[in-house]
Amino acid sequence: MPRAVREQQMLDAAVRTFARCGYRSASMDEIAELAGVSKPLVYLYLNSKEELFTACIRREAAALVAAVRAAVEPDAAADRQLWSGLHGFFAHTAAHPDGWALLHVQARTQGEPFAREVAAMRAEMVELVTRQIAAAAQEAGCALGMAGQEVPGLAQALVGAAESLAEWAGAEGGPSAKETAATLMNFAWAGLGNLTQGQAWSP
Amino acid sequence: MPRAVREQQMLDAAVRTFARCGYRSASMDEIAELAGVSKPLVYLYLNSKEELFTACIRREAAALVAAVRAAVEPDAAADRQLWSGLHGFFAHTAAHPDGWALLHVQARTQGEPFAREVAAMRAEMVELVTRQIAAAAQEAGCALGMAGQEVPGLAQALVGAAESLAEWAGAEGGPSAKETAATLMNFAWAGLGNLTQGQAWSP
Amino acid sequence: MPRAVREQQMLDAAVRTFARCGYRSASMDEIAELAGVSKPLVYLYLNSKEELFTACIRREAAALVAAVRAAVEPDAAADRQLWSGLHGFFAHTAAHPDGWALLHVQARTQGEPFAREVAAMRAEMVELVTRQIAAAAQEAGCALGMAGQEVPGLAQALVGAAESLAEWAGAEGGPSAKETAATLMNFAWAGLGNLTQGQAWSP
Amino acid sequence: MPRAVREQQMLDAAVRTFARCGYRSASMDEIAELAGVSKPLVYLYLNSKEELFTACIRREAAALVAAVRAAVEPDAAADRQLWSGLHGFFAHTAAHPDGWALLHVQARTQGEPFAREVAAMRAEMVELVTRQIAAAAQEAGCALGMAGQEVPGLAQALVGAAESLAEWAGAEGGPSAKETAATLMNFAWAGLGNLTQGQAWSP
DNA sequence: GATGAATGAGAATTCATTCAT
DNA sequence: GATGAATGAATTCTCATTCAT
Repeated sequence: MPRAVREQQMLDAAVRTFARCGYRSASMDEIAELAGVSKPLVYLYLNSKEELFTACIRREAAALVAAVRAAVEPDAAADRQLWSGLHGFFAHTAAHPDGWALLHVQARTQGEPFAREVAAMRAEMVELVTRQIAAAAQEAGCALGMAGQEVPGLAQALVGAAESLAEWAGAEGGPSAKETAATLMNFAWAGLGNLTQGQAWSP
Repeated sequence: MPRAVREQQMLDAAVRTFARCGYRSASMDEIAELAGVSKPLVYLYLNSKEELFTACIRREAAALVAAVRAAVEPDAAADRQLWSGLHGFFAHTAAHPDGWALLHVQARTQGEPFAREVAAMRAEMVELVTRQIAAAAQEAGCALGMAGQEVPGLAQALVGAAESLAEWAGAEGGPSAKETAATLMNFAWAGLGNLTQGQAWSP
Repeated sequence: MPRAVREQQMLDAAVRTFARCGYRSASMDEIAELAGVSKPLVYLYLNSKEELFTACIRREAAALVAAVRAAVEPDAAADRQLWSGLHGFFAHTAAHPDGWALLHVQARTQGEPFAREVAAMRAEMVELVTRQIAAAAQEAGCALGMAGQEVPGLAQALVGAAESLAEWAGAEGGPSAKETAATLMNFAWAGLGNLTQGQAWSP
Repeated sequence: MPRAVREQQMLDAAVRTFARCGYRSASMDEIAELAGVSKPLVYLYLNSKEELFTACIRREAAALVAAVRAAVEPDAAADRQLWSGLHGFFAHTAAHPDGWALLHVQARTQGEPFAREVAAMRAEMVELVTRQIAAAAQEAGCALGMAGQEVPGLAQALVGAAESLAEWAGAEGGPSAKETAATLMNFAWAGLGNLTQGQAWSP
């Protein structure tokens, strides 16, 4: 069996195991067995537990970013762009719950070599959102009426809310990606103030 | 030295150690040394690493919930109540970073026995927020114009955004609890739609 | 059982195992079993394979040097002093063949941290011999007629010959310490030139 | 490339690797890479690590013995023969430090199958020296005044001193082969007794 | 003749946990 | 109530060795 294929099998097994047990608790024995290979082969291809974990993080992060970028409709209105991006995000995390848990729950916990990888991906997301908020303000003919300095905080809040909802929606029998994206747009775009007065946002 | 005091010392040491090293990496030796007692005594009082970790989670979760409940101004307007609760939340997490890290970062990564404890606390928070949103809608004389079924999702989003901001604000030189609460209220209450048109929320 | 006693048992087992198998081939399992304790206890007391090996080297080196110093008759004539020192040396190495093998055969092979320990002991020996050669020259009323610069080489040669003979005499049924010392004195003091003409050295 | 050539390349690589890392620490991977061939080929030609090591020892031992035999001037006087043999010995060990380290430092530490190989070579050397000492005695017209039984011990001492000096002279900036041989002849032939009275040996 | 792919066996080290005192 | 002494069970990682091609 060619090396590239085996390597993907190993990464699949590792993502799953790391996502469920955490970095420390996952054992290389477990991963090798789940991948259907012997432990030395895992070491031959991926060198160490640390490198294996890093490889998992990179693969999953790249896949998630690609999914979101592909989902955004570049020529639509600002709110519509945000919505499509969120939809892509929730669709991907729902389809790859282990990958998402790896990134969101496990990798950020394990300190420096790993947290940095996730932080880089998150920064990409935050920047994407920031640009969309700025575009929305411009579209509204308004030079960011609110203090521009708050935008980072808002983007953090939106990304944080999305991450949190992804985890929640990922549970058994949770809402669909489309529903989750709509809920978050209601929350984030219309605001609770409007919502409680009966004014919702809709795509 | 009375047993109860010794026990709290041990929990203090354990919270700090678990928060910084994670459940697996923290060693009972480390904890016992930091607490200034011998390892067998830790076992005598707290039985096992698992029970010790659980005790830490429960203590910190109870403290956080209590802080939030105490902060809410029960007779104020709906948005004001939400704001005061958030303020209490951010103030507590900033004041007890190890406790917050234990709950938010470490406990959730260790799988079943522990994640459940945190989930229970989170559910309490979500329910508290849900009641406040419902109260706000009622105040506005409106039977929740949006599908009432969305409220749980909104509460999840708000709690998730708060958790995310707590981590972000907890960094060195981050914003104060009051500033963080204001940012989140802007985001959550006024909504990005209004904000981008220059209309902010203020307490 | 008190710690100090256990520690000596472990060192005994380690000296024997390292001497017979070499540093790399000796396994901590073997040593622990031979010492009659569990492996973690060996680590608790001696920290690592490296530190254990170092402790063995130090103990055996100190014992050997002490034996030689104790054997030298300080007020005798120069040749007699040399002879008594050699006798002490051969007696000790014959009585502790594992310790000698550890120092002479194994420790010097294993590169820096260890070779240095043995080199230090050897330097002590060489210096002792050098002083005795110088004393002999003075006694003979001769300011080291031979090029003084050759003394280090001569001392090296004598110590090297002694080390080599120790190994040879250590074999099953080899000569006694006294015989070996006499042989070496004949060789070193009288010289082959005289010996082959029938003139031997005797104590 | 013919098999014999490849085999020598492998042995070259193996001698170098074994000499520098020791038998256990040297890995077949390293050796194969240094030899520029794949690992299975090493196994095809040399069967196992053990056989490979043995082959190295035999090759280097044979080369050393041949060098010494070639250096001896068969028709010269007894002391001159000894001197020329020692010169050959020191010249060869200086020219082939890896080979010498393999024989003197590494092979002897690895216990039975290997130490025996070196011992056989050493026995050959000792026998050669023994014959030369006997010849010297005969030349001097003297039936070995000293107990003939001491000759083996003397030969051991001479060979041991030579080995020891070879290591010492092998260091960076050490004496030349000629100088080393002279030092040893002074020591061994004239004896410390004469030397300390100003009477040296010279070729 | 030569190699990419694969593994069984064993190495050092760590840690939660328990007694006898 | 408190502890020094001790260990069973993992864990990460390495390496000599073998086939199918």
